[in-house]
Amino acid sequence: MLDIRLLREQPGFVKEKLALVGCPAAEVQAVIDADARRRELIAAVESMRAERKRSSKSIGAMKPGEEMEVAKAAVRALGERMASAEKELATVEAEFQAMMLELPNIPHDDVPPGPDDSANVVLRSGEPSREFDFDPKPHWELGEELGIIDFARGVKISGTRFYVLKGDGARLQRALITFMLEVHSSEHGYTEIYPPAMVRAECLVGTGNLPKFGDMLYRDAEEDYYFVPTAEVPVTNLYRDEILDAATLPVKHVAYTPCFRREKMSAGRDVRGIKRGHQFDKVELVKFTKPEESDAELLKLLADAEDIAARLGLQSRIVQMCTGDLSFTAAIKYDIELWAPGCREWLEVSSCSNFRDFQARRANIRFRHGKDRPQLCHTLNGSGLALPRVMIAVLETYQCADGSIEIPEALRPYMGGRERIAKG
RNA sequence: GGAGAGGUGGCUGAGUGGUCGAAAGCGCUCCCCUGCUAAGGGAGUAAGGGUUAAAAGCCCUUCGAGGGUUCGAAUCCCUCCCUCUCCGCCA
Repeated sequence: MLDIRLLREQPGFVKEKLALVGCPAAEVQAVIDADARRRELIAAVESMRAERKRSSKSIGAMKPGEEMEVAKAAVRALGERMASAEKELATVEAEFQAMMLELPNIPHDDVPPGPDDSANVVLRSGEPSREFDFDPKPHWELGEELGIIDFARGVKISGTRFYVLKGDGARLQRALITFMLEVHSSEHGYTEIYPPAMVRAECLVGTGNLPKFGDMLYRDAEEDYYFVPTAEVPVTNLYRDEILDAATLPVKHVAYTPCFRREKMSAGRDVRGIKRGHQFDKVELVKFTKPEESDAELLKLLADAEDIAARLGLQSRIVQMCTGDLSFTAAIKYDIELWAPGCREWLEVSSCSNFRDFQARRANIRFRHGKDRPQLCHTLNGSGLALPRVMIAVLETYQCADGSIEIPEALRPYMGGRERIAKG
């Protein structure tokens, strides 16, 4: 959510910035108009309330009698007028809030302009991690031949976009999760969190998934719980409605969770393999920082996530999103992509974003220096990394001509010291 | 799932219709005093919003949430949520 004061005071600036992310000026103007109506009503209602308070107090000091009854009747009439003004205010306020929640974040000045993903900028690109003297296979072939990914049974028990990991496949994923958690918590200084994977709607409003992107989410309608689409949601909301001590910032968390997404928007895309499923595992990095530190902290977070790819010996590149390809909530965003030599594509395994105070305002996450007034934090996050796609990159990069997989050295301690996954 | 108790400021906790944004204590901040330390004295100590160029000031909201009664609600009534205790069940 944006600061309403900014919209009031610099409407031209806001319209210009939001036009870059595809939000029409009329939408901004509608919010500004609603705010003006809202404030008029607030002033009217509050002055009536003040008057009623004064009058009621004076009634309390009166002796019972005719004078008191007259005064009571007068306040009752005022109360009725007030109630109707309050009702109108509530309507306008609700409309105003709803519109505020639909406005996207303002892009950071460092974001390159551009209409869509064609204008994204590849900031750096790693060298190929190996040469192939044979034709590398896609992971769905490797996984099936090795008996470590079972697509047919995944479909049988749950349907399309589900799969089963078996034996060394399941173990490899577990090794990756443990490895990532270990590196981030022991070496990069993130405190590990094991959060709930089901949350209340408010949490999703806080992170910006609701109200706009509800069709991405699974939910238990009876209990009104949502299944998290990413650990970003529960972890960011850890400090919702709290005021953190400035001395504790930046707060850095790493969390592993399963993630659940309906993927309605991407129907028909990435249907082969394990690239895009309704359920997947992810290790997520989340930071809470002071405003002046968030830019630098984002680069550190990106480096921490990249480090995982480097240690696994995978070819990676960093892509900066242009204004037209930013997510709703991000002010600036870098993707980490891994090269998958078998399916011959770059796989997005992390989006590292600075949301500045956009989520913090929605979720009311603040910090304070001593006795100063509380200020909104900046929130940042990025995957570190998303499991199934890292699995794809590992399987396809480390495949051998005989169809076996060499286990990357970094993972061997988590795979019982083994060096190879072979058929059997 | 059954029975009971309860949700008040950073914490403990008083408060059953008005002068209560809320006693008292603890904690915290500042000042004074005591040659250090301990102790003591005094003052202060919520958040959000409106008005304002901004501040001060003034005003409004908030005692789990929502609704109701009333001139007036932390206080009375209803609904919901949550916490705790005991029992049942269960990884």
